[in-house]
Amino acid sequence: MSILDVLKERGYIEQFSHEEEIKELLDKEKVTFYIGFDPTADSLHVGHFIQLMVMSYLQKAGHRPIVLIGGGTAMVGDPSGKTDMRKMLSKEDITYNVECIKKQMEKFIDFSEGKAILVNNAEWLLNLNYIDFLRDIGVHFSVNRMLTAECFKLRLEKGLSFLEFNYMLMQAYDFLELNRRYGCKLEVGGNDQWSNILAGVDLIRRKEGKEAYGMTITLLTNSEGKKMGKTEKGALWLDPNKTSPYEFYQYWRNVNDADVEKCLRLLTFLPMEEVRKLSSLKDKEINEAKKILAFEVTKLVHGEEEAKKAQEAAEALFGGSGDLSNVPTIKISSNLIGQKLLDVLVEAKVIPSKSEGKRLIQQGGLYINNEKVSSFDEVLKEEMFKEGFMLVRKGKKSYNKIELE
RNA sequence: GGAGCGGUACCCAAGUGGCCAAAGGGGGCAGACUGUAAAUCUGUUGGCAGACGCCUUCGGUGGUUCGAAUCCACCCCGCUCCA
Repeated sequence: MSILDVLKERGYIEQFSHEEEIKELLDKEKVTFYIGFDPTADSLHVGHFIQLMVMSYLQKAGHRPIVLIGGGTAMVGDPSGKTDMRKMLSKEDITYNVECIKKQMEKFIDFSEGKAILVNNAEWLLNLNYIDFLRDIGVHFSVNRMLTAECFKLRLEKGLSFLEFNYMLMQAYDFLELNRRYGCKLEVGGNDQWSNILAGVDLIRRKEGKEAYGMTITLLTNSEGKKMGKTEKGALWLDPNKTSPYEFYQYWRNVNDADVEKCLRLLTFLPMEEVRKLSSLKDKEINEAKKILAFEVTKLVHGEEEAKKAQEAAEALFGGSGDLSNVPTIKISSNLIGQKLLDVLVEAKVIPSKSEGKRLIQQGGLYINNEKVSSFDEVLKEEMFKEGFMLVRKGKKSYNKIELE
């Protein structure tokens, strides 16, 4: 089966610049392709993960990925599909983010023996000469055409600065540069990158007289069309310090029934046969599929050991069996014994404020060792730490294990 | 540079001198129902306080007033039209 067919079957691909040619290219040659990642935060998130999956598939099929870190483009900010200008990042933040993201990449892509390349576009963007760039690259862009591009649509209603308007040229220039340096012929990206990718394809044709190609990857949305991978705290990060493996596992364990198939297809390497089998399960049965989904995704992102721990913790908490040793734990000082429970929980950041805590108690949503807390005046007692820990539950799903130190 | 409009809580958005911790919706949280799902229904949603009440908040800084999100002055930011 052609690699492109594999990607299509799993539902990764949204658009092609030239479908036939790309298929032929990928079947016949070892293709150098690139995906860009702007360092807008100090960690990648699930949205990036899908792209890494595609990259990984292509790499396994014998093609050569270029991971382009957008240390230069992040200075400008991509307006595509955004309603507001994003806040400008300082140079220091960008440098820091680049380093963080670089480290994460190595977990997903094999960079050994030149099997993949990692570059930062700051290398060629930061020292560009404005006039030279305009004369060399700017001439090839029609403002009239840019204005009709889908990616600016929202911003033309709400306002778009010249700074961000330039983003497209910079991304197009990246593609050209990679084409020149490494013979990169294909740019892949999220579907919101379509206009930017086409701009690069066109630029290479004009400057080099060569054909270049682009394709876009579906964005991870749920059955209601909303972006997935968001939690109350923001994105679902790949960095275990920002989103713990347990939280990560739980997110996938709790996806809607209707989204199970899509997630299995896009976020795991399970064979399609199995994906279909699992997602055809109904009612309670589909929980089994969700467990597998959660385990597999967590395994890919955090490794098998962490995935097992997360799974064990979940089983212990929700299945009522097994030991709780892998449940995320907070340590507090033992001299807090005798203090008001609410104060302690605020201190331990289990609860954001005392008002919030009182509300929880009032509504019957706070439990210590599975016993409902009914009084605001409850005090932290030694006896609460059976077997060395206390289990705090907020509502139905949020657990924290607290230990003394 | 000129003219007009606007900046309200996590987001959208009402409020134009006291009844405003601020309508409504979204989101979040909790409860019921369930399958650790969705949908639905109910409650809740600044902080401190068991009620009273106190403190901080309506772009910023000053001012008017017994009293300001609301009036005045200056400033900052955004949008639209003109140049």
